[in-house]
Amino acid sequence: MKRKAEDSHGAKPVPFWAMGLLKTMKDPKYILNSDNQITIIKDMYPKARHHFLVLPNTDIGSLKTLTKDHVPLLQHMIKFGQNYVEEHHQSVAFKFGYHAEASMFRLHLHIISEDMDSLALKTKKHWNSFTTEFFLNPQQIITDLRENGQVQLPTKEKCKEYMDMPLKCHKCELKPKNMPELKRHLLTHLV
DNA sequence: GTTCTAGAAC
DNA sequence: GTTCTAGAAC
Repeated sequence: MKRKAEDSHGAKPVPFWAMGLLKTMKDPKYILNSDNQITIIKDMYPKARHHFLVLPNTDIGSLKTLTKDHVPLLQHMIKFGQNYVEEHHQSVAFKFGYHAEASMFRLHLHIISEDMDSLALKTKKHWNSFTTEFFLNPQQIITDLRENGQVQLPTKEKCKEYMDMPLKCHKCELKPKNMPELKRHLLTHLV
C-alpha cells in the first residue's frame, strides 16, 4: 500500500508557500499601515490596479477558527481598510471580501479595486474567486458569528462549483469564451 | 498562492 | 500551427 502525502496522524502537511503572508506582513516594502491589532499590506500579486489585504497580527489561521469573540476585531479590520482607501484612493471603487477557501495561512480580508485590470489576473479561478459567491461579504461573516457563533461557509463542492462557473463580466452581461477575451473586454469598462 | 507545460481547443 | 487551460510540483 502506497503512503499518501499525510503524516502519521492523517493531517495534511502545510506547504511552505502557504506561510508566505506571515513573511509579507513583516516586510516594510509591502506594509501600508498597521496598529497593535492588525496590518494592511499590498497583495504581492495584485489582481487589480489596487489590491490590499488586512490581517490580524495574532495567529488566526482562517475563517474556520473565528468565534463571537472576534467580532470587534473583524469590525476593526473593515473600518481600518475603509479608512485607508478613503484616505489614499478616494475616487476608486473597491470591493471587500474573504475567499470562502483561502490558499494562504492567516486570515486575510481582500480589498480590491473594481477595475480588475492586472497582469497577475490570469486564470478562471482568479476571476471567479472575486466575482462569484466564493467572495464572501465581510459583514455577513460578522452576522454569522453573532447569530451562530461560527462562520457559515459553502461546502467544498459549492466552492468547486463557483470556481468552475463560466466566465462572466462583473459589470455587464458579456460571457467571454476565454480569459484573453475577458481581459480585453475589461479594458472597455475602464474610465 | 505561482510556475510550468502537456495536450486540448481552436 | 498557435492559443489556451488545467493539473503537477518529491
